[in-house]
Amino acid sequence: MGAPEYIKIVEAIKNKITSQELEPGDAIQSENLLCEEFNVSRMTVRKGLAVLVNEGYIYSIPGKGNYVCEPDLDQYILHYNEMAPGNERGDEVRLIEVNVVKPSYEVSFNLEIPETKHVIVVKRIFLKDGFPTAYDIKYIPYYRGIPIVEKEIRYATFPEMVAKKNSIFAMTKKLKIRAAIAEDETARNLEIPVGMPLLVVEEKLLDEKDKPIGWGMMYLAGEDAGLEAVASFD
Amino acid sequence: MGAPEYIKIVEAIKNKITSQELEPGDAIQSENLLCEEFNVSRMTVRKGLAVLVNEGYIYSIPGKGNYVCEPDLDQYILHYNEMAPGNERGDEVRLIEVNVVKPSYEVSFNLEIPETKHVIVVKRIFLKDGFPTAYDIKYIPYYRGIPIVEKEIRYATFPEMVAKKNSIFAMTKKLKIRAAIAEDETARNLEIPVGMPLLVVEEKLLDEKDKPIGWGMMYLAGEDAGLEAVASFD
DNA sequence: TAGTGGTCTAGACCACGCA
DNA sequence: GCGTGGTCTAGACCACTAT
Repeated sequence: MGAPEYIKIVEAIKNKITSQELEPGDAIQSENLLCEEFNVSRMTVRKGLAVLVNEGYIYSIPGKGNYVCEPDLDQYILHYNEMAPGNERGDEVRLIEVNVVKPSYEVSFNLEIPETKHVIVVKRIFLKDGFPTAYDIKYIPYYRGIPIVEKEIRYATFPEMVAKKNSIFAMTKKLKIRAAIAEDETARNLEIPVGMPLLVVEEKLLDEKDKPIGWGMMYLAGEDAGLEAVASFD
Repeated sequence: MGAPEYIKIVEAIKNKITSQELEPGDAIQSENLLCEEFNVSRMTVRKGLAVLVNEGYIYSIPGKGNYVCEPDLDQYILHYNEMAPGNERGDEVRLIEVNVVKPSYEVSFNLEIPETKHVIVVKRIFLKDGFPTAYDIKYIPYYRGIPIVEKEIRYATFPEMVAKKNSIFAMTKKLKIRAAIAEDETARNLEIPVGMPLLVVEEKLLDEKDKPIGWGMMYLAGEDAGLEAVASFD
């Protein structure tokens, strides 16, 4: 075979796990035994085991051995593209408001700033075939000299709006997803009747010290608007 | 410092990235240069770089070099615990139906089986403080000899219901999340008025050949019922 | 004390990208 | 042809677990 030795080791152990020959909690044979079995050096065995650790199949206990993981049933990968909300790639973004305002209690609470400080509010509507599919409101703490360029903001993701000061690599993004009913403001902007179901995605951006640097909501309309998430082992 | 050499290399490069000294697309110095800079062997440098690759900071192009990634803005980790829907750890699970039935068109379509084959349907209600918080319907293809033990099913997660035949490690789980309005069946089971907002989590289980082995819905009631997702680099 | 995993070395050969 | 990353070896020392 052309495959590297460590990949063969990965496949062999993976097979034992998916075929239930090895079950969660079971020990893998020791690294030295694997060296003999596959006729490779210990570094090669360890490289293979490292792959299995990264993929969540096994874990190591120093001085004891390697063991098959209890699979994590709760963890999924969610794909959420802010600029294509509800997986509907829209064809138009309408910037309906960019302003510097005093925050409401809710905004100051979520951004953890006093109500006397100002914030930038950005309101946008995403459209497809002329119909609104999503209504977006974001708040960013205001500081002197922050660039407010409407053309940039219109097509910017939330992290990009604040990325001038903070590296995206040093940011944490948190989402809360829930259901709601369209009320006056959301219904008007989404051009739907009051009482229709909405998917609400609340988004909070935190810097490396867990201080909020952005907070906002995305309201998704339409029965077909949804988010998708996947959990699997590869 | 007591930290291993390869961790020091990881931290040093991570700092350059989060401080924006290195930006997405930039090249890291070559592995041989890193060996000199940190006075370590090449294997140690490569171990550090492997960590950065796994964490999504850098990627390698054989024959060229290592480069800083464009951060993936769309990918989040979603925590969804089936047995604690909406992050509300309930105190009671009411099994309201376990049956072998012929599937509706929708069910046979999603399980990719003919409408003449039978399926097991499981309906449960999750309660907290005596009030329903979630209503759950799951469908599993029926085959002769499948154990239907009500006590087991009541507290089983969806993967556990089908895990007798298939290893959880060989399964893929897909979720679709959307908003809906409570209608007669859901409203009655959740004891809420028709017209209230619901968060709907559609779940499909696939085996290693991508054949469906389970399909169903979870309806979450209440304004505070929600899902949470996080994206960050560590 | 013997066995385990964790770190590290100083070499080696290969396939690939580039000038 | 030279530098790059990808794979691999045959050792070594350490901290830890078990008995």
